[in-house]
Amino acid sequence: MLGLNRSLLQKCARARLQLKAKSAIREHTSIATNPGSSTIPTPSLFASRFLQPLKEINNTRDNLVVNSANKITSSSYLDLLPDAYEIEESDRENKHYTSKTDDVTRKPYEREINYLRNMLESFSAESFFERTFQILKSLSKLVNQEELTQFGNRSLEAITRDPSMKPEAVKKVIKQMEEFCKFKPDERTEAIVLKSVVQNGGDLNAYFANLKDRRSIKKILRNTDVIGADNMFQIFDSKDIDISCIPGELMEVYKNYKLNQQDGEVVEDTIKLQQNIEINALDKENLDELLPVDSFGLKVVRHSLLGLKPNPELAVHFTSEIEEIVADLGEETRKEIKDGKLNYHDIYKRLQTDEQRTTYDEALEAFNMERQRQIEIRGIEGAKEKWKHDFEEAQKRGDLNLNKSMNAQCYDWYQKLIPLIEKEHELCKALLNDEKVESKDDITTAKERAFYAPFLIKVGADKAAVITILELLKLNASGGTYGGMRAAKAVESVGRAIEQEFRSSNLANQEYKMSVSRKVAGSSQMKNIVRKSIDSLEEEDPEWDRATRTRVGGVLISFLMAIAKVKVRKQTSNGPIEDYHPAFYHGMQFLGGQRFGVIKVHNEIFKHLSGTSFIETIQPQSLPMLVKPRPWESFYGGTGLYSKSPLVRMKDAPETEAYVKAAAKRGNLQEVFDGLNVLGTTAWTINKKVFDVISHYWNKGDEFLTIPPVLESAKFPPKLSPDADPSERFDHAKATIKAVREFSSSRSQRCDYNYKLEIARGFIGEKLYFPHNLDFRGRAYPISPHLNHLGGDLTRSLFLFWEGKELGERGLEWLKVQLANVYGVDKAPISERIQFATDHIEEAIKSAKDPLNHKWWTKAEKPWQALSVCFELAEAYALPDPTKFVSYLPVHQDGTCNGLQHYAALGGDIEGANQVNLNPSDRPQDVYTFVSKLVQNRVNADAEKGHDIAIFFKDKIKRKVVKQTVMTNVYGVTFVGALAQIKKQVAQHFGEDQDGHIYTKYLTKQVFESIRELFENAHLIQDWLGEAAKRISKSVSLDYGETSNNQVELHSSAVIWTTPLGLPCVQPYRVNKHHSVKTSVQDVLISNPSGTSTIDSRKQQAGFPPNFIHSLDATHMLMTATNCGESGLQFASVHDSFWTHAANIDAMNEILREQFVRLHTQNLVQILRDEFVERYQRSYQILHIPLTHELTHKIKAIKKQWATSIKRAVTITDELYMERKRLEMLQSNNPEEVEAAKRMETTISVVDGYNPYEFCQPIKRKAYDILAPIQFPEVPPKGQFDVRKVKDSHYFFS
Amino acid sequence: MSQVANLRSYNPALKKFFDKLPRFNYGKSQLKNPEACQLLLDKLNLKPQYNSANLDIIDATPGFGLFSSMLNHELRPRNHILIDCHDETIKRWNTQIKTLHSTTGNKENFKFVDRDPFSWATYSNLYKHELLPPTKQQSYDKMHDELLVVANWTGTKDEAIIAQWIKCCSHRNWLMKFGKVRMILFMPSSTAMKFLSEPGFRKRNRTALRRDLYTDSKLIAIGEESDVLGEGYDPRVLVRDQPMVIDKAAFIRNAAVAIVELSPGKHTSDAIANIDHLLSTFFVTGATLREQLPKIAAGAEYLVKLLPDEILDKKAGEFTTDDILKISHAYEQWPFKPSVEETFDIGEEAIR
DNA sequence: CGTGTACGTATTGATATAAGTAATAGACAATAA
DNA sequence: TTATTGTCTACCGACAATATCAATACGTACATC
Repeated sequence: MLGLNRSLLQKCARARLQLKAKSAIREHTSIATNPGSSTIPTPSLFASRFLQPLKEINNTRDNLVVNSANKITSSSYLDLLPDAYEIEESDRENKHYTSKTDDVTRKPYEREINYLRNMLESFSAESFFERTFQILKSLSKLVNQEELTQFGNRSLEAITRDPSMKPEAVKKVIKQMEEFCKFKPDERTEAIVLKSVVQNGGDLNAYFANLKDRRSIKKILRNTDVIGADNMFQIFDSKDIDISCIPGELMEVYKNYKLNQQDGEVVEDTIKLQQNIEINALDKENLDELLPVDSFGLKVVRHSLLGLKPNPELAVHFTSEIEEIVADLGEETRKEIKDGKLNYHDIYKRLQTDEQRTTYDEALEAFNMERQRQIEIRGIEGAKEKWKHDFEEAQKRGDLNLNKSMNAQCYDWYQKLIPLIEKEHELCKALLNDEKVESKDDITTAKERAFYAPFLIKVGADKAAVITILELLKLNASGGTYGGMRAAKAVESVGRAIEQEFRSSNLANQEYKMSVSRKVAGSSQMKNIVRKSIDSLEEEDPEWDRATRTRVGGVLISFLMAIAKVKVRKQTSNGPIEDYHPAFYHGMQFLGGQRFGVIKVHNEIFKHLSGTSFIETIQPQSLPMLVKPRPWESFYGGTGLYSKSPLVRMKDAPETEAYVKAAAKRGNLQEVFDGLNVLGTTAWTINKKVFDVISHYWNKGDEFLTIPPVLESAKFPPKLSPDADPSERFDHAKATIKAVREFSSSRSQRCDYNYKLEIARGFIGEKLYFPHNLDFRGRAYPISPHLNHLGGDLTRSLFLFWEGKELGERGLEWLKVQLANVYGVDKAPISERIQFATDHIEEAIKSAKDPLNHKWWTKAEKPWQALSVCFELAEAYALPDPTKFVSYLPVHQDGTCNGLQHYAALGGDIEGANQVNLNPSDRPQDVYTFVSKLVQNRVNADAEKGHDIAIFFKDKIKRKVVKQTVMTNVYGVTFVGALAQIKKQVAQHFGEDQDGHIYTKYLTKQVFESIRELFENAHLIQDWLGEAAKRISKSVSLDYGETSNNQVELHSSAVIWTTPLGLPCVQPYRVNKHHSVKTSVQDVLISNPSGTSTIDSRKQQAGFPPNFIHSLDATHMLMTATNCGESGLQFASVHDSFWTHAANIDAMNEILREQFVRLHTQNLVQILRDEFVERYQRSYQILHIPLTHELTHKIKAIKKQWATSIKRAVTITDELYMERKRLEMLQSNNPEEVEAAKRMETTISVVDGYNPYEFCQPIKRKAYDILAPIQFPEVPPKGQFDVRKVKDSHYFFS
Repeated sequence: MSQVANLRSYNPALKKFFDKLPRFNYGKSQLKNPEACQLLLDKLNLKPQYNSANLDIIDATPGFGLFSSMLNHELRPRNHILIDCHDETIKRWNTQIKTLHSTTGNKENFKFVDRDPFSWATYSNLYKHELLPPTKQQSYDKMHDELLVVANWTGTKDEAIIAQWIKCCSHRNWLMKFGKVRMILFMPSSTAMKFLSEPGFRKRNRTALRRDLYTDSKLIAIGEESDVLGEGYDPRVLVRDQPMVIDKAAFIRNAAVAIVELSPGKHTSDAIANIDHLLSTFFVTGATLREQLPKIAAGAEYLVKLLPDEILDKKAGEFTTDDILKISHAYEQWPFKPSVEETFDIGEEAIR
């Protein structure tokens, strides 16, 4: 019947499809050219003048040539077509983001420019001139002249870093740049030439001989950051230079130098040392040689962390300082110190006077500064050294089984990896040199290699090898996938790490500019000038794009997978057998039918990971700091000495970035900085006592409290018989998944804890700081990811304040309260909590004395923190007067349902305010209990009426049932979400039931209604926020379609607001487009972040209410932090949990209440509304009005008229365009135009005089769509609650 | 529809019900044309294979029921269980059966079950609640002659069910535990194209391989969806099974439908249980087995030694049942083979 | 000399992957008619 | 335009699908007018 052959079938199909396409086009054109009815009146003069361009738009849009500049980021350098990038001047100008009323702009083609700049840097640094010109030429098409000069100079700076670049050659390059790339040199360019003259062997005198104009010399010398400190002094020596050439900022140095000129004695500058410092982590001999054996405190220094070798001079200096400080202390203490029995914090604790402590802190800070510098400079070298050491140790022992030592294993891989990477570097360089290298096992095509070659070569093979191994091990520990990690994440992380390494080496280059090789007068002054000059440069190095990172990472990971092997053994009937298996291999996993790539780690490796010490191998940015972080003063900063962090964390949110940067530049963020700086300057230390207990249980490997057990394998359910019923099979699969999940999570948790504990161990006795930055709503987070005080119970128990505070009466009480709080007695009045602690003081003291055997503390709700308090209390009670005890423990004050507190303050609900403790009360209120009672009442009432389900639930509603739902209600949990939560509770409390969902449904309804009843006004506000977000995210900007080329989507307005401290918050939810990138491992999907792509309206709406509230609680926290800082309190916070010394709790409470009142005595929602009205004044809403409405007829008439004129249907772009023109004309200087504009009617202008929000329909059906200026509903009225009462509410935070 | 009444399998008692098409189709395509149904029944030629007196039919998602009723009229089964849980369908069938009670005394033996045909429990409950007498266990060597399963799984997400029912054939569980029970399945054509394809066909996938191993299958009919007949199907299947083509107009919703006969085959799940999980890895790319081996488990390159080149150089889509059995056997010989549990790949989502 | 055609290659878009979809309800976006 | 079908469902820190093939778009060589 069907004797069909395959290719025939396909041919037929193809033919048919082509036919279809053709007819579709025909239909389309016939519709498009169909003009409207012919009896339409012609538009007014002005209107038709504006309509004219619209006709053309129509014609050009169909065959609009997409500028090939859009393709730059998906091309390698081989495929660049500089001649094809012709961009109109207007399209190169900066454009606005969401609103023109905000002075925040984006640069069109920014991604393309950044991509090109990165390549420019690479080619310049490697002296690929032709390629450099090619790139610069491409850039010249995208940027303005000023920027081009800037980029060209950047390139030249990189080129002249090569000492073989003689000045003549540099000049030739500049000439060519001018010729091919329209580059225009400026003084900076000249400064670069000058630098090359000085540095790369030119004739300085001849140079100046040609340059007679003193003023231009002055201008050139002003570029101190280009010339560098050392070179500048050489220039000063030139006979052609006199005082008239010296710019103002250098004048003083110059005079100073000339005055004290002496023959330069060449010395090694310390900064130069940094570059190639060889730090052998484990070689202590050197230090021993330098320090006399009996030197005071040698052992103190030896105690130091991370196997760092302290700088001998500094170490000696430091120890002698300590010696001086502790001179007054008892002999015994001094001996202890001398014997190295005390760590830094122990010593600190022994000090008796403030003066001693201050001096000690200063000495330690100076010493730590050096150590911090070492840690940061050493970077990954530390890892390598550690590996090498362990490897050699193993060899010495003759231990050939590397499996035992992860580090030795790594060293083996490292050695094998290097040649592969080196080979690849060669291939890359050959490619860049246009050399053809034939290699038979090189399967990578030139095209693919061209994408990553410019970047891969930026980091040396040995470093790249270390980074690759480290990243893979780290990612694996981060958990997630069973026995492995997401490949996409892995390749990007490796790429990112490579980039980071490249960047920090660049920073070292900058340091080099500041070095002075001779001892001359004014050298430090000169350094400062250079540093200032460098810092004042506004340009930032652009980041590598993700595709590049991914490609670079992909290459390296594929190499590692090829060489990393692990030895495996197995017993068989023929005796043991051995084999080498890959340590990492790539595979796919499936999730709901979708596949994703995974890098799996061999079980043999995986097993050892949670037991390996990684501290030497952690990147410095991921560790706490030893010194106070640099205070925040601009968008970047706040972290270590050689790395920058952004003020606000962003995940692909250029708009957020732009807004915050703009605010920072305008100086609006000082208060935010102040708050953050308080958080950053809080000094911590590790609680050694708790650590030792944790360590004990950790090493036992059994499950204990929050410590997961060491598991050999998952506990799989028993095997199923083959003919088991499908439903049984399903359950079995679920059970298997669960087993795997438990196993996997336990293992990755152990890995995670291992990281935390290893870092903690390293930092015992140290003084440490956590620099913080913000999420986009302003909430603060410590930057170091592994170990910080935000963690769970166990992690939190590891921290103490560095500084101590004598308890005093109240402090002792608060310490007791802290015990009660962490024990779980946190809902009772303060007096009862104190009583609780007093009643159990013996237990607490016993727990502290013998925590391993006396387990009272383990029964606490937060046992580890309870233990921590026990230690503190025990010490206090060991004194004759416990109130004299100097306490280091942070005591917490937590907001009771902080989100609801803010809502209640905004809404002014009295009952709501009572329930979240805004209103003073002698007992703390518990909102969960209260809601559960409300639910109870409702249920009971229904039960009275004989409602079956209600009767079932009668008098059975517990606090726990409603807790999660009340909590998540603030986050906008939906009915379905709440249903799931309550179902879990119902199942737990009442057992699972066949038709349990009917019960659950009923109960959920009751809970929802009860919450709404209690926080009525709060909910009105929540609704208001949601509605505002909805209108914004669905609005259309008047400027839509203004730029023809840069794809701004129709709905692209994000919800943006400013916190009371001036931080702009931009909700980053957009629908990002994706594209995939081929790597050597697999294809990887990469999203193209954009600040102009379509808004994810749903997320904008759902996210705004909680985000706004969180921005308020963040504000409250920062205000409190600032004030605490001013009052000299140590302060730390976890969002809505504020910490300080026990003795200072009263003071802190006062401050935080005051600040809350201060925050809420303004009408925040009204302010928000005003801000919205201002910001979105150029936004319009698409509303659906009834077909019969008069306005409909008016607008239809106008559209018809226009359509006739432009001979096509009127689009929304046209409507906005016409309105834009009308509004422009209204602002015109020509009174005639203004007059005409007043008479002119557009589809939008006729809306004026109506309030379409009043008669629009929610649904699109049988309606006409119009554009109306956006309006925001009036702010709901506040309730009666007076927020000032909070000042007296003791349980507000408790 | 004037001559409809003359069709062999058309039950005149139900005529008035089929004059009007259903308001909703609940995302399923179904036959609305009696002539087409008749042709399909002719093609199936079931009558000689069953004895009315002993035959039970389980009919999942009959929809508005034209085909079901004609099948019923053709075979006159002892029981004809209709399972559906959509409002319209429930109402329709209840009135239909009521009408039959008053006209023919329901000699058609329809029983309508208002349960979800998706749920396994629905089927076991048929026996539990004695809607059906216990089905006899029969040999897997010949077609079961007392139970017939008919189902319409033409919805967009129904492909999963077909896949699962194929798995049931491999496990010989569920209704397949009674023996070689014939299933007449309406499924999306795209599903049939994939699942029925033979080794080497572009759409061949893991389930197609399973079908090959564990079932006997036949493509009975296809809907006329494109102008090129049989476009998208494996030509070998078309040639082998000679499916009839059903006119586009005979369908409600769309004609992207295939009618497939499926029954448990000679192999069972333990044939390749050891590598079943790993198969998904093979089917990821178009690379050869040789290239794919390292991806299935650490050190699996070892298997190169145990397999002939001709298999090693095949792509996953080209494996025949024989090949896969050989691979399974070789895997069994590998000393370092991971346990089944260890190869259990679970996505991140499942881990949380 | 220009033009048209055929062929080759890069880019884009569609589709498949696995194989219980729990169940609830309401809004909203996308797609089909 | 309207009706039906599909999607999603709690905020942030936080982290994501890939492989393949057909069809289109684009580019180049070549032939023939």
